[in-house]
Amino acid sequence: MTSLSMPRPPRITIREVAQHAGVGIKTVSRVVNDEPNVAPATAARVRASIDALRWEPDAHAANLRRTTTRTRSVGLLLGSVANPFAATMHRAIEDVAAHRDVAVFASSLDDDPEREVAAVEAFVRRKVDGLILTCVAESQEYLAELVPPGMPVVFVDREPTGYTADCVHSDNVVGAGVAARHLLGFGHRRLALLIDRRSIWTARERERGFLTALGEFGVPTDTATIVADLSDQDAAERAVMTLLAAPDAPTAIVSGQNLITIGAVHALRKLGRHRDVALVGFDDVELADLLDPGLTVVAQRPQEMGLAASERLFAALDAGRPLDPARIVIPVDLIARGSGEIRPPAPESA
Amino acid sequence: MTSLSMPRPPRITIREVAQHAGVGIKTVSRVVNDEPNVAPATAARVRASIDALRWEPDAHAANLRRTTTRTRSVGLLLGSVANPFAATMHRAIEDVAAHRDVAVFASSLDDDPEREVAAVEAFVRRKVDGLILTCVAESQEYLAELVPPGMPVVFVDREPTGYTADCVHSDNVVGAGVAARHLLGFGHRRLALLIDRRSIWTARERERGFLTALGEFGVPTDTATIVADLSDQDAAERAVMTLLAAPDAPTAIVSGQNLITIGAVHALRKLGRHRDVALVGFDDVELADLLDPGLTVVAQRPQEMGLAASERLFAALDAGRPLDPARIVIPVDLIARGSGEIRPPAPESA
DNA sequence: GACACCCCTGACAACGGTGTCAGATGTATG
DNA sequence: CATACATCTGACACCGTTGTCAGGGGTGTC
Repeated sequence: MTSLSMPRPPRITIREVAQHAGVGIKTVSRVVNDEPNVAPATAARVRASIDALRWEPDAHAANLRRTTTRTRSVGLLLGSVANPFAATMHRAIEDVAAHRDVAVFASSLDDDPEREVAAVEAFVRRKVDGLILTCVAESQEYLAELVPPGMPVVFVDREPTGYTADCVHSDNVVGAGVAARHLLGFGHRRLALLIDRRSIWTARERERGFLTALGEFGVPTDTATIVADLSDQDAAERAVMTLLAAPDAPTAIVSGQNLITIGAVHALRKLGRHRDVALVGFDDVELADLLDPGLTVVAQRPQEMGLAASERLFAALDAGRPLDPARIVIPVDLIARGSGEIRPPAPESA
Repeated sequence: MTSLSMPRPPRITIREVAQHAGVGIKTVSRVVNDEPNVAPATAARVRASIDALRWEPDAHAANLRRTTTRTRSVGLLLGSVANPFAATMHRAIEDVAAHRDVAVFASSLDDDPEREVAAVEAFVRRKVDGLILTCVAESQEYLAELVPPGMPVVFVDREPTGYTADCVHSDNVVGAGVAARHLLGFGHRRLALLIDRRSIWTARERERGFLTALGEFGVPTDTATIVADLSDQDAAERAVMTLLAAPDAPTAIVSGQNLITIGAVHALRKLGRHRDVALVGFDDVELADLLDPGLTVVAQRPQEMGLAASERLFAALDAGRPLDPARIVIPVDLIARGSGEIRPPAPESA
C-alpha cells in the first residue's frame, strides 16, 4: 500500500542545504544567523544553496535550543478588535511590529475578566515575545505567576492593579474634566454622565474627572446623574430616553465612550431633542462632523497610544531586560462641533 | 560572579513531571495527549503532578516531532485591521477561532501586492494551521509554492486568480447593480461611480455591476463618469469636488467603498449639494442613519462573511484534508435612508 | 623553525517533546 | 500449567535547529 496517512510533505532541512553546499550544518546555521567567522566564499555558496533549495529555517526548532528564544510574535489584548478606537490602536501597533518582522496575535477582551486571563494564558502558551494588554480584571496580580520572567508587558488604555509595568493611556481625568467644564461654561448645571461598567478603569477615571469639574464650579454632585453599566449602543440609547423623560432632566450629557455616544445621539434624535440637549462625547467617532449639530467630542489619540505602547514594548525587547516602568499619558483634544455648545434652555441659578 | 547573562528561567519539563509522578516521560506524554493505554490510577497521579508543578507542555517542541503538526493559530490578512468592514470580519473570525482555542495573527494588506506576499510568507514561517486572505496581487499563483501542502486557505472579500480555494465574498455585481438601478429608477441618467484601484477585485466587480445596470436602462456608458484609484477619504473628497464642478456633472453618485463614501459625503457637504446630488454607498458606515439626508447604502454583511470564512477553514482543518473548493456569496442589502432617493433636478431625456 | 594566535569549520550534545518498539504484567483459554 | 493475547509502561531514537568545543590551517613573532 502507498501509505494511508498524509504523504509527509518533503520538508527541506538544514542538513540538505549543508550537503548541497558541501559544508557542515553548523556553517549553514552561522550564515542564516549572521554569525561571524564564515569565509565570504563559503557564505555565498551556502546562500546559493538556500535559495536553490528554497529552504526556510524552522523557527520552532531554532527556538528550542536558542537561549534568547524569540518567536517574533506579540500578544495584543483589546476591548474588541471591532471597536474603531481599538482597531486604530491595533493598526498602529501592527505597523510598528510589521516593520520589525514581528507578528501580532490580537484578541478581544469584551470586558470579561475571565477572557482576560484566558487570553493571556493563550498568548503565553504560544510563547509570544511580549504582551500589550487592555485589562478589566479587578487585579492583574495573576500576571506575576503567569507571565514568564523577562517577558515584557505594556498596558494600554487602562491602568493595571497589583502588577507593575509600562502603561499608556489617555488623560482620562483631564479629558472628562474638560468635557464637563465645557458644558458648565455654557451655563449648564444639570449634567448627566453616561459611563460603562465601573469595573473598567477608564470609566472610573472619567467619572472622577467629571465630578472634580462639577466641584470646581460649585455644583453639588447630587444634582448630576451618573448612569453606569452602559456597555453598548442600545443600553446607552435606552438610558438617555429614560433620563430625559424624568423631571429635572439634565440639560447636558457627557458620554464616556464611543458606543455610548452613538447610542446617545440616536436617543436624542428619536426624542427630537438633539438641538436642545447638549452632548459631549469621549472618543471621536467617524462622521461626527457631519451630524447636525456636529458632535462635540473629547478626542483620544488611539494611533499615538498604539505607537507609544509598541515602542515601549520593543524598547524592552531590544534592551533584553525589563525597563523601568513608565506611565505615558496621551493628551486628549476637545473638538467643538456644535452639540457641546448648546446652551441650557433658561438661565439657571447655580 | 553571579552570571552576567539573564538567569535562565527555571522551565519545567516533562522529565521533572515524570520524575515527580514516578513514571516515564512517555507516560506523561500519553496523559496530556489523551492517548489510550494508561491505567486510570497512573493518569491521576500524573495529572496531580502536572498541576502541582504547574507544567505547561511546550507546544513548539511537541510539534517538532508530531506528524500532524498543529500550532492552533491561523493567519488573517485584511485590507486594514483599522477599517470597520475588515475589523468586523476580524471579530467574527476571532470569535469562531477563540471558541476552538485557536489564536489569530492579523495583518494589514494596504492593497500592496508586496505586502500580500510578505504577509503570507510570515504566516507560513510561523506555521499557522490555515490562512484567511484578502488578496490584491495580480495573481495568487505564488501560493502554490509558498503554502505547504495540506494548509487550507480561504479567501475573503476578493476572489483570487490562479489559485483555487474556498472564497467568501459579497455579491458585488448585484450590489453595485442594485445601487445603480435604485438611482436610475429615481430618474437619474448621469451617474458617477467612484471606486478604488482596479487592481482590487471588488472594485472591478462593482464597476461591472454598475455598467450592467446602466445597460439595462439603455443608458450609454459614456455618459457615466467612472473615477478609479480612490484609495482614501481625501482622494474621494477631491474627486467629488472636481466631478461636480464640471459641466454635465453627474446628478447621482455610487460610491464603491466605505472610505470613499465618507469622503463623498464630506465633499457634498462642503459644496452644499448634499440635498441635491444623490448618493448610494457600498458598505454601511456608522451614523449613516443620522446624517441629513440619511445615507443610502448597499450594506455588506461583514460578520456573516467572517463567520462563513472561518467555518470553511475549520471544516477543512477538522476534515484533515482539503475540501472541494466552494464559492460562498453573501448577499447585500439596500438600505434606503434618503441620500439615494433624491431625484434629479429636472426631467431628463433618456 | 617553534610557538602563539586568530580565523574557519564541523562533530556532537542539547533543547523538550513524540513515535516506535520491546518488555512487563495481568487475564482468559486450552 | 503453558500459552495467547490485550493492556500498560518506559528506553531510546528522532524532530530541526543552536551552543560548545576541539581541531585544522594560515599568519605573525621571536
